[in-house]
Amino acid sequence: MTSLPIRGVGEFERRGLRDRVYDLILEMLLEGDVEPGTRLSIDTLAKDLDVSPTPVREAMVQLERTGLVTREALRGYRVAPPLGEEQLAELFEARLMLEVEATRLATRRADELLPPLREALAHHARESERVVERLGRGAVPLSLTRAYFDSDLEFHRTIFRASGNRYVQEMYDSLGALTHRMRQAVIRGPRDVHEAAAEHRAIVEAFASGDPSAPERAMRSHIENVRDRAVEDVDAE
Amino acid sequence: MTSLPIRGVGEFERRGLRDRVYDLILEMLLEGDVEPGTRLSIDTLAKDLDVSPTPVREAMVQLERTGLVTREALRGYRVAPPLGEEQLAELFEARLMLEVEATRLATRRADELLPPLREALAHHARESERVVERLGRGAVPLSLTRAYFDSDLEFHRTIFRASGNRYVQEMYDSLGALTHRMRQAVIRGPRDVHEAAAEHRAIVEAFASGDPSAPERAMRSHIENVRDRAVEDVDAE
DNA sequence: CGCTCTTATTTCCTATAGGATCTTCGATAT
DNA sequence: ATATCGAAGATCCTATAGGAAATAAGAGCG
Repeated sequence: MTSLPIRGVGEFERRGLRDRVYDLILEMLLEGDVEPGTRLSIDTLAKDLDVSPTPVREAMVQLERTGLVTREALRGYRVAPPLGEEQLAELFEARLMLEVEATRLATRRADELLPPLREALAHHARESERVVERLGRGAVPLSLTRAYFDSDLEFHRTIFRASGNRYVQEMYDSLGALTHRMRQAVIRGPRDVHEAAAEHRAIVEAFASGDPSAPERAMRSHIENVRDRAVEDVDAE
Repeated sequence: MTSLPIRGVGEFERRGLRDRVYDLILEMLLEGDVEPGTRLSIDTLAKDLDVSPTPVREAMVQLERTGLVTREALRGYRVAPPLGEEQLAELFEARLMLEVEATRLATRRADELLPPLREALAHHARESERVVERLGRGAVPLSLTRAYFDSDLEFHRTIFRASGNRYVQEMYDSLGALTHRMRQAVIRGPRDVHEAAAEHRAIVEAFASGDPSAPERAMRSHIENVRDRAVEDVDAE
């Protein structure tokens, strides 16, 4: 039983065809260039992806959970309609609850959390600067926007991981797709980006302060600001 | 366009075979007489239920979300192992967050909430008495235990409905199966039942009091008590 | 001209079949 | 007796095919 240094043999996360199909369709939906209400024909998708309908069918069941597609029995799947005003409000309400609670729980492990959180903060700051720089010279490329939001998400996920509660984390993930799709919209201007970066910094400092209630206050303030900035977007339409 | 009194034509919730299969397997799992770790063979299930593997496969994807079954790609599904001590703690942590938040939100609509909540309370009280009566004369039949827990669940769901937040509600449902399975265990004695009923009453009175922070305090206290009673169960093993 | 009924096509839904992989059991060698 | 190897069985996974329902288009009638 010589334990060879071949780690990862058991870690090779085996993924069936269904998982790959799921990723592909999810990416397509998050890309955002499919109109809401569009029918997602199983057979057509299967042909396009060059697989049989069965794995596509399984992937769609999984996608139902994300809220990105709707299903009507015997009538097929459709791309979910965009979030209405009420749903947007409810989504932020739920997100506020989750983020504040995760932050509160993560405060117990502030020591372990701080190093990776500082790293995530630095990453987000770099992406922010790149976006701001581009904003000065016209439209921001999609790839940059994407990298920016990814770094933002990673910051928050770092906190959720430190919460030590798998259920809270799962709930956040289940809202993730909707959240992502909502903010897919646009980056309004350099002010938003700067504000977000500053608020992230404030959260890290709150964790470092040692005040046990400071982090959740900072997070609450951040999410409320994100909400307000998003609402301004909608109103501007 | 004579609107005939045939209501329900549009309300006939059409359900595919997949949905019925899902219900059947879910019920089997909640019944609790299947050992954790047991393999859930797709083909075998399909034969037992006298359907083809495809709808079974879809139902299993959906069940994965409830946490009642685990999946390993290319190796099939298994009945999920029972909740460990940590998971139990995390589950209650998450539930506490959800219930308190839902209560807080529902306070905005206390007027609409109170009538149905009083009804749910009365129902729960009746079931409590039936259980207590039986407890005096030996073991409680499964059907009674079940009816009791259903009435308990209905009380809480009434509050979640009044929260007006579909995402919070969905999160609660997604924890529902695990919660149900956990407390499936036993009813320890008449004291637990009486305490739970009294706490429910206190929650209703808190809603009726007009004090905006009273309901969430009452709910927090209730869930913490439920947790403590459940932990005593585990320790008693 | 508008409405209804019919017809055809598309699509979902389920069933059956076969290849790849994992598990289990038994045999063999050390 | 233990461990290793090999083969048979079971199971997952994917593909193909056909029936049922829904959508869309067109003909006939008021």
